Amino acid sequence: MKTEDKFDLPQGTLDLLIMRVVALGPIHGYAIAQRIQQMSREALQVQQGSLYPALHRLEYKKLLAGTWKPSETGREAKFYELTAKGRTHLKTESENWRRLTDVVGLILKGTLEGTS
Amino acid sequence: MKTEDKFDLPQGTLDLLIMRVVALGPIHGYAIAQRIQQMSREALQVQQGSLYPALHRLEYKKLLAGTWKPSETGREAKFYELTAKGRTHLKTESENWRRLTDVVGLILKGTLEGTS
DNA sequence: ACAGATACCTTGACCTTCTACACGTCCGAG
DNA sequence: CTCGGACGTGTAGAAGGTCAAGGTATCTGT
Repeated sequence: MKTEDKFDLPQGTLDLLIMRVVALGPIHGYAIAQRIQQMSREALQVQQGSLYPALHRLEYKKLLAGTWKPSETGREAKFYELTAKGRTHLKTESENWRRLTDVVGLILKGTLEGTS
Repeated sequence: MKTEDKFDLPQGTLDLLIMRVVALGPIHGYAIAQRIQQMSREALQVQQGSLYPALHRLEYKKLLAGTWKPSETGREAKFYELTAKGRTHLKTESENWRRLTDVVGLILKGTLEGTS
């Protein structure tokens, strides 16, 4: 079977996606992965091995805050929320991402360069 | 005033940019960096420390082929060209990049704030 | 002729983040 | 009880960036 419809994230994008998902409301790690997958129409899939370290990083940097609570299924799970700092960060980083992809897209599409 | 208009490339994008520039015609490393910078309207800048290793990687993978020739200024320089394999690769990777950024952009854009 | 700037390439130490994989716990259902 | 799924942790390693230093060739000004 061809798994051509899933591909790697360039480094750095994961944090963004996570923060974006968390911005939608408190959610625990396991569910974040599912949410991203679903929101991307199954195009993206996040490995636990990258997800959790990322969450820890973000928490360490005070961009997210986590609290243990029982999940819907009864198990304890760590629910994350954006901190104020996280919200700001998300905003500026989204903007950066947009500019970055604009510029790269521009080069890739080869819209210009008319060096005669 | 913020000269915040240069930012890091996420890993993996550099190869794409390089290949795209090389696709425009034989060119040596030093000039590639300038070209990228210029094509991105100064938004991107490529460090030599990432540029050359990237070139070597691409050459090693047979996506680029390099030849030593005198440059316009008389110095010897290594001019790179895309191989057939490189051209194919560039094409599929560009497509992947587009899809990837589409999807990420879609998630980030989230016109779906508090409303559910 | 010499100093300095600029074009051009190389390399190494370091860091961050992704992957793969293995392990552990708590729960509900059969 | 056992099993599978929800949920989390940790380690090892590769990849690909950053910074920073080094080296040589050519041009320019004096």
